[in-house]
Order: sequence, then C-alpha cells, then structure tokens
Amino acid sequence: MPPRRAAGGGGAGTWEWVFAPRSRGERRYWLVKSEPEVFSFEDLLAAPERTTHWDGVRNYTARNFLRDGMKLGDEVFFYHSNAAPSAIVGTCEVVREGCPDNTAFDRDDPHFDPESERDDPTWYMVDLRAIDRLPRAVALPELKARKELADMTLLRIGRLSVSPVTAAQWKAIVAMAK
DNA sequence: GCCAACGTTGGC
DNA sequence: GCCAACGTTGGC
Repeated sequence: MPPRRAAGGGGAGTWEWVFAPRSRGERRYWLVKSEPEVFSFEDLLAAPERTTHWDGVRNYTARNFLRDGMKLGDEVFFYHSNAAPSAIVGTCEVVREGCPDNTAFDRDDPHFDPESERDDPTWYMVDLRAIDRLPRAVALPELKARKELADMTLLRIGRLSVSPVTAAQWKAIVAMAK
C-alpha cells in the first residue's frame, strides 16, 4: 500500500509497506536519482560490469531503504534529476544488498562524515547493475499527469534520492516508456 | 521537546 | 538563478 501522506522521516509507520515481510520470491521496485552531469545512466552502462556502488546518500529515510529495504534482484528505475528534462531513463537491479558506505570514513571524500564509525556505520549503500535504457525516457511532467501515479513517492517527496515504487507504478511506467 | 535558523535538493 | 519543500541543527 502506498503512503497516504508525503511525510518524510517522521514516524517509522509511514513506510511500513516498504519494509513489510515479503512473500516467497517477491520482487520489489525502487527509484534512484542522479544528476546526469555528475553520474548519468550512460556512465553506469559504461562502468565495469555496468555496476556501481550507490554511495554518498546522506538522508536517513533513503539510508533505511538502502540498508533494510532493497534486496538482491529488486529492480530500480534510474532517474535523471536537474536535467532537461528530468526523466526516468533506465532500469537497473540490486546486485549487492546494503553494506557500509565507505565514503563516509574517507576524510578526502566529499561525503566524509566524522560521526560515522566503522564499527557502527551511519551510512549504507547497495550495488546497482544497469539492465537497459528505457525504450523512451519518461519525463517528470508525464509522470505528474498520470492519476495512477499520484501517490508515487518521487512525486510526493521531491528531495528523496532513493524511493520505493509499487509494482503497479512500475508496470504503468514501463508501459509509458514503450 | 519546541521551534527558528540554516542548508540542501531539485523543479522551474 | 530563484525559490519551495523539508531535513537537520542547536538554543532555550
């Protein structure tokens, strides 16, 4: 069930549907954002094994999705933010589940966080492998125009860089991209 | 624990 | 470049 409200970190209960136990073999869906100027879907396709660490996320709600929500084989939309147009452009899959984000321990990394300890890490990442470009990018205004996507977390919480997607939303968007 | 100030994200 | 949204910080 999608969230009733766009509440962010607030009560843990808001995100119960995301962390609820899965039925056997159940696959779930997600969306990650990246500014194409920084790291684009093309960059992911060009990466070794078409895989990258999805690190540097410094928001607790997003961290919880990375650490506890995303499981091997889950599928993930790749969204270009701050782009012209901002759009969902490709799909990837989770190839490694949540593990500590080492960039938080590196003084020279822009995402260094002195509060995060190696034996009790604050921040987590997953590994994502590109599957494919969408046949057609689906731009933000198109998403907003669809009634059945009104509850989509991407549209509700603008600042969240990792967000859940329901199976119905996934299906609708894949159909839009044809 | 409240809330104002501040910083960041990201659409436009 | 502006600004709305909202998460985070810190004073009290």
